[in-house]
Amino acid sequence: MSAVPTEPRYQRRKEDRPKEIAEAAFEVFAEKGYAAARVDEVAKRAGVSKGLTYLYFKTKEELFKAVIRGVVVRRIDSLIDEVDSTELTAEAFLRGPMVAFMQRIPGSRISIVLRLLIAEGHRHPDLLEYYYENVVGRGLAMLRRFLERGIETGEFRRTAVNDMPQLIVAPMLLSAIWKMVFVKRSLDTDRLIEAHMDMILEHIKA
Amino acid sequence: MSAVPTEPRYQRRKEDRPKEIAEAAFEVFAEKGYAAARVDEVAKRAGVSKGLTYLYFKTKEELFKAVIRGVVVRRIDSLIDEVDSTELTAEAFLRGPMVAFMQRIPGSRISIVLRLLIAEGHRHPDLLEYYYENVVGRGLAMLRRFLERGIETGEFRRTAVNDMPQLIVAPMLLSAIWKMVFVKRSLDTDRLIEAHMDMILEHIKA
DNA sequence: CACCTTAATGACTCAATGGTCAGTAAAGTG
DNA sequence: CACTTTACTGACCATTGAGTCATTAAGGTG
Repeated sequence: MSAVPTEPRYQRRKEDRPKEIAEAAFEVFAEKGYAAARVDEVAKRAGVSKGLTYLYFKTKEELFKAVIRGVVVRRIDSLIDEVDSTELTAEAFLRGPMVAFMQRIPGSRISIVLRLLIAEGHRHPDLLEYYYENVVGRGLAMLRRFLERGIETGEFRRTAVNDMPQLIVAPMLLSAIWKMVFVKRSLDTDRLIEAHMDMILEHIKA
Repeated sequence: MSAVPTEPRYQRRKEDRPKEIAEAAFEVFAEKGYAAARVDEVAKRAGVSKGLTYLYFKTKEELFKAVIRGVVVRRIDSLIDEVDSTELTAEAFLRGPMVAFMQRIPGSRISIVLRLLIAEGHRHPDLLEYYYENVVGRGLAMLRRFLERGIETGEFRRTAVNDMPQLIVAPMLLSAIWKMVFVKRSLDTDRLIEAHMDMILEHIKA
């Protein structure tokens, strides 16, 4: 009655733990929102004690911020790079990579971040700042540059869209929200976004 | 040392109390969201004890639902009536009353309801149902009818917008959200909505 | 003005939850 | 294998906040 090699009660995995906890936290925040999310549940999903969560993240709020920032929208970066190096005509770029990008947003993690920011943003102004600086602002600036270039090459004419590139992405926003809110009322968001792009192009082409 | 007529500690106002409490609740929910809102604070703002709140509303959740439903969007009704009785050409109607309506949404109470529904909707499916049935669904149906009529009179041609009238209101949604989220980053939402309507019309006119 | 109904209060309960920390044991290290 | 370090646990605490209810008194009624 001895030497039964009891398996260890836990493993020490300093490296991976923060990621795992953040991942679990993302899920819980996504489902419940910030206020209704329970740190205990985050820990449970990460397969970890609540105490450990507090070893890696000082407070619930810090965990939240880390999680939101963690969805580091590299996608925007790659799109921006693509814009600046593409060989396509402006129109082809909009119809191709740009539309594809916009179609990917609804249903993605970014939508969820979006929802969280809409819901709780004003209580975390630094998060909003971060998100505007790194995503929204840069995205819009990129669109403006792109349109400007289109005008220089004679493809586009100058319209109100130049000042308000939000006009280009509005249906993407609507699609993202629609899919999250009216889950059951289906909406062909791909088609919506494409149709809108047709309209935009018709409007801005020289 | 007597007969000092002590003023009553409270007044009984059975009629008005529910409204006042609901009004206060709307404020608090608007600021904090559902989960972070405190019934105590609602009572305080309504100038009432917490107990009274529970006399008129069984639970916090019921209070929430009552409040959301309370923003009974009669505005949509009056717009629908207007659509059906207007003497204007379809184009004039879109440029006039329709744009005016859309411009009023950002900054209005409806935006706030919208935010609350985006944030907490999936945990109150009956609320979503209600809101879709009474606002979103009816609004979209109205737009579809309107466009159809425009086609019949020869003003409009048939386009993707007929199937997806969401295309018409997307910038309104963006505007509403932008104003709530990026309070400091100003955006001329009136102009945005108008410019978008120009584009729509250019696209759908026969 | 005595009496009654009930609107309104506010002190209370109890479960839940963010956060702490003393202790445990996993994985080195020499 | 003894010794050390520290990742990790889990029991614990203090607080908060939804919901209750015995009590009070406003205001009507006869």
